[in-house]
Amino acid sequence: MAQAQILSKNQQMVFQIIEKAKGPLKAYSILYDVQKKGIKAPLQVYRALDKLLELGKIHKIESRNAFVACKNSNCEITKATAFSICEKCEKVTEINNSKLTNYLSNFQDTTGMKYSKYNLEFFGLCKKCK
Amino acid sequence: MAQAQILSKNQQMVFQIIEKAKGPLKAYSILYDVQKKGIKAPLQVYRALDKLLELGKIHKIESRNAFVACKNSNCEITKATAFSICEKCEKVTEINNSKLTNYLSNFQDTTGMKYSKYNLEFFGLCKKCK
DNA sequence: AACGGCTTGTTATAATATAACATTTATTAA
DNA sequence: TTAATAAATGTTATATTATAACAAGCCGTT
Ligand SMILES: [Zn+2]
Ligand SMILES: [Zn+2]
Ligand SMILES: [Zn+2]
Ligand SMILES: [Zn+2]
Repeated sequence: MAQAQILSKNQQMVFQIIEKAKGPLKAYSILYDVQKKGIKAPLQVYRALDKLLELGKIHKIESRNAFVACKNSNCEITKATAFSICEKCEKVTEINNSKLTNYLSNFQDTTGMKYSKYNLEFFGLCKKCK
Repeated sequence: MAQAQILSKNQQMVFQIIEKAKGPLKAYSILYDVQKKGIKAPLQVYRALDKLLELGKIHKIESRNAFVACKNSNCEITKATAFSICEKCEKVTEINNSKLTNYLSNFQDTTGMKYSKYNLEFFGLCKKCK
């Protein structure tokens, strides 16, 4: 019996849409899509998004209020995310670079703060756009 | 004649409030404050915020939709920002670390993207809260 | 069956941000 | 100086993003 019934019905629906998308999706554009399939209200989408974020299946691009599926082999790492964002075409790529991850995960500043998480967004022009 | 009339009236008003604040401020809490002083509408605040961001006088904490004054000696650098954020008390500190800045400014990924800007937000517990 | 935890459904509303248009003020440059 | 241009302001309305509050259903455990 397909043991990985990890995701609930709504969570699956929302995840599949994000996964298939070519770029980051906004919550209300997801809502528009799933309305064809029974979900009616924003809250149902936001609840699914929250869960998916928590599971690391998706990430939020904070500067865009948009969501992408994790591309790093189902990243447990909700904790260390890095993206490159093209300011012209809005293409977003999740960066998977172990040196960068290491560098940032071990970063210590002078304030004595203990970090458990970070999010990094690079901006510029992608190959096509520059 | 006080040569540095860089900021317009509204811009100054908004900037002073952000500068004096102990932590990040939300746009509508700024609006509430400046309403005592003549500004009436959200748009007037957002316009001032946009300009201040552009000038590098303030930064936006994307994960919080909130604004802080730049603490790095009037950072021309709207282009390379890093913050530490306490997830308990919400204290935010702008990180000023030249090694980090260098590392990130020179970072190259495999996609051949040319970066002109980045924003990094670290999360964790501050000294007091841990 | 009764309980607890999680998920869903639903309506309403809060919080964040921009569009569109009219007017005023400051800067530039003929 | 003055006409043209650019920047900032004022105002109303509306778009976009996100959460509150409450009721009900599903599912595994005891
Ligand atoms: Zn990931
Ligand atoms: Zn591009
Ligand atoms: Zn700064
Ligand atoms: Zn703290």
